[in-house]
Amino acid sequence: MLSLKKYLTEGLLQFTILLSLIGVRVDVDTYLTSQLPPLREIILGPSSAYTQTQFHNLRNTLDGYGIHPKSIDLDNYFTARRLLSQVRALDRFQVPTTEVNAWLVHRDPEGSVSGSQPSSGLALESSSGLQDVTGPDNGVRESETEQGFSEDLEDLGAVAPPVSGDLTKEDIDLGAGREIFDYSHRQKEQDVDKELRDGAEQEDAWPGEGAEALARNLLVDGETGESFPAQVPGGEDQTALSLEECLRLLEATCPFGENAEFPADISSITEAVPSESEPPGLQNNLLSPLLTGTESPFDLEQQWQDLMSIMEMQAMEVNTSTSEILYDAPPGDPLSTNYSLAPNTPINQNVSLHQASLGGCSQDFSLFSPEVESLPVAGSSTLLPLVPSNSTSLNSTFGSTNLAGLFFPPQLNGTANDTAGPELPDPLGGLLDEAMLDEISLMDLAIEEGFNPVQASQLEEEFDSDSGLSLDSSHSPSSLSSSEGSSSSSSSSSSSSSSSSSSSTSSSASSSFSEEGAVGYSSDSETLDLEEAEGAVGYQPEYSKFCRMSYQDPAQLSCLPYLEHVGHNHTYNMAPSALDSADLPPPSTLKKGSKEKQADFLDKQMSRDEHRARAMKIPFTNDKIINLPVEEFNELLSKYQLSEAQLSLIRDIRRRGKNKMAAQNCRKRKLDTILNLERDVEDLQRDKARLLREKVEFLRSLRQMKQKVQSLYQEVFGRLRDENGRPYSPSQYALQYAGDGSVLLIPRTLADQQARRQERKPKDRRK
DNA sequence: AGCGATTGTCATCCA
DNA sequence: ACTGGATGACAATCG
Repeated sequence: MLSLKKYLTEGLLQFTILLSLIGVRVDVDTYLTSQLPPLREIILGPSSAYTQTQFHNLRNTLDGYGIHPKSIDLDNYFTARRLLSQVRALDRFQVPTTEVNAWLVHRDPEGSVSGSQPSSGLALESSSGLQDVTGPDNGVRESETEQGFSEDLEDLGAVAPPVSGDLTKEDIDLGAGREIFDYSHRQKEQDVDKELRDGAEQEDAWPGEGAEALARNLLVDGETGESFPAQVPGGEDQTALSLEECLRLLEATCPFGENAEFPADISSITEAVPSESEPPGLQNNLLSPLLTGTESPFDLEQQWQDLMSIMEMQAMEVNTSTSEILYDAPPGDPLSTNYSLAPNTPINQNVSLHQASLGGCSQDFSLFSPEVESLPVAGSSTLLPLVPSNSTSLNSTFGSTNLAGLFFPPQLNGTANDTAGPELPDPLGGLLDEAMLDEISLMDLAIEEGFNPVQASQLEEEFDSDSGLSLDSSHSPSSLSSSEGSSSSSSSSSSSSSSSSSSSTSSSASSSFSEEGAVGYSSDSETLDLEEAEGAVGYQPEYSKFCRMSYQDPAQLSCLPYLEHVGHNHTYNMAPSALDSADLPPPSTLKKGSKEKQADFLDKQMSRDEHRARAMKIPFTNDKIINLPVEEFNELLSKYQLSEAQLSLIRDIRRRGKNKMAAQNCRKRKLDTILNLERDVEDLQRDKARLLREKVEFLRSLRQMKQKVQSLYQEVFGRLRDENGRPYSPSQYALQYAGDGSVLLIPRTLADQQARRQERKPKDRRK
C-alpha cells in the first residue's frame, strides 16, 4: 500500500511538474504517438529514481557500492530515448522544398500576362501571384501566435517554481517518535551539547555555506541558459516527415480513407463554382493517388517518385508538340513547359461529347497512375492526362500557393473556352479551404499549446523564402541528443563520478576508514571540476564543503594545506589536524598561545557530534565511527572498553553521520531529477514545435498539390471539344473520375448528385 | 524582523 | 534482528 501510494504520488507529482511546465494543456501525445512509451517513461520513469526498490535491486545485483543505480536508470533511459529517436529519424520522409526559388523567379513575368495568356500554366502562375495576398494573412496570424506563445512561455516560468515547493507537502508523517535510545543517554547528549555550546556557542561562523548554491546556480544557469527558441539551421529532418507523421497529418487534414484506392469511388470534381460545400469525397479521389494506403515509407516515397516521373514524362510528351503555340513563355521555362498543353493535339480536337462520356469508360485512364505513361497522346481517349509538373514545382514551397487563383483561374476562362462561361468549376476550392482552416486551427493549436512563436515566425519566413535551410531549432536531433547527453551527463557525471569514487572506495574501503563507502553521490566533485576548469577556484568554503561532503582521504586533503583551517560546522569530516586533535588528549594539554588559538579555531570547526565525542572521550575519530565498515567498526569497538553512554553516542554518531550523507545524496538526487524533468519538458516542447512545423510544411505542400490538380483539371476540361469543336461549358459539364480509373465528362447535374452522395459517405465513415 | 536556502537531524520505511 | 540507504519532515542556521 505504501509503496503504491508512494509511486502514485511521485508519479502525480512529476506529472504535475510536466503539466505546469508545459502549460495548461498537454496533448503532446497527439503528436508523439510513436513516442508514447518514452513519454510515459518521462512521466513515470524518473519516479523510479525516487523509488527504493530499484535502487536496492540494482545495488544487490550490481556492484553495490560502485554505481549509483538511480542515475544509471536515468542514463539508460536517456540513452535509449536518444537512440530510439535516431533510429526513427532514419525513415524520415523528405519533402523537398529547395526548388521554390526557381518558381518565384519566374513568377512575376508570368503573372503579368496571366490575364491574356491562354495557358493553363499561367493559371498557376497567377495563383502563385495571388499567393502573396494570402501571405500577409499568415503573417498576421503568426504574429498573433507569437503573442500567445510568449505568454505561454511566461507562464512556464511562472508555473514552474511552485512545484518544487509542493514537493514535500504531502504525506506528512505524524507517527510518534520511536524511542531508540535511552532517554538518559539522550539527556546526557543534550547536556553535553549544552556544555559544549556554553563554551563555543555563538562563535561558529562558518563561511562558505553559499558556495554550493553558487555552483548550483552556475549549473542551472548553464542549463536554463540555453535558449529554447534559438534556431540553428542544419537539422536535416527539418523538412523531413516520418511516414507515420505524414499519414497522420494527411488524415487530419483530408478525410480520405486510409486505403482509398484512387479512383475507387466515383467522385465528382464538378463543382461549377468553388463552393464551401465541396464534397469531401473529392479530396479522396484527387489526392488518394498520392497517398493510397501505403503503409511503408518506401511505398509512399516510391509512389511520390512515380508520380513525379509520370508527370515529367507527360509534360515532355505534350510540350514537344505545341507548347510554343500556347504560350509565349520560353521553352526553358519550367512552368510553361510543365503545365503547357497542346490545344491542337488530336485528343483535343476530336473529342466529342459522346466519346467523352462513353469512350472514356473503356479507357483505363488513371490519373497519377503508372498507366498514364502508356496513355496514347492521340486517339479516342476522352481526356488528356493531367499535365504533370515536375517534382520541383510540385514540391516547391507553399510560398506560391494561392487560393483565389484556384477558384477562378482566369487563363482558362479567357482563352481555352471560347464559348464556355467565364468560370470553370473548381473542384478543389473546398479542399483548399479545408487546408486553410487546418492551418488556422494549427495556429490556434500552436497558440494554445505554447508553440514557440519565434520558431513559428521563423518557420514561416524560411518557408516563404524557401531558403531550404533547416528550420529546426538548436535542439534539432544533434543538439537534442547533445542536450540529452548533457542532461544525462550531468546526472551521469554525478553518478559516474560518484560511482567511480564510490567504487574505488568500495574496493579499498577495508583499508581506508576515510572512504565514504556507499555515499557516492559526489556531485561536489563536479562542482570542483567546474571551478577548476574555469580557473576560478572557489573560495575556501567551497573546498571545505568539498571536503566535508565527499569525505576525501585525509592524505588528499593534506595536499591542500590551507584546507586545514577551513571547515564548516556540522561536519563529520575534519581536516587532518583536526582529526588528529580529536584523537589526541583534550586541548587543555596543549601549549598555550597560538596553538591554543588554533585549537579553539578547530573546535569551532567541529561538528556537534565531534564535540560530543570529545566530551565523552571517544577514543577514535568520528570519521572512523561513521565510515568504517560494520565489521571493522565492531572490531574497533571491541578494542576499547567503552561505557554504555559512549557506545550509545558512537552509534548515534554513526547513524547521524550516515543519515547526513544519505540526506545529502537524496537532495542531490532530487535536484537532479527535477533538472532532468525540466530538460525533458524542454525536449518535449522542442519535439512538439518541430512536429508543428512539419505539419505546417506538409499542409503547404498539400495545398500546392491541390492547386496543381485543380489546374490540371481546368486544363483538361478546357481542351475538351464536342463534335462541333466547341468547348464544353463548365456550368453544364464536369469531369469525373470513375472507379476504374477513367475520367468521364458528364453533365453537371449528374455530377452534383454524385457529389452529394459522396459528401455523405465520409461523414458516415467518420462516425 | 522576516524570508528563503541550506544543512543537519529524526523518524520511518524498506531491502 | 541488525545494518544501512532513502526520504519526508522539522529545526537550526545563515545571508
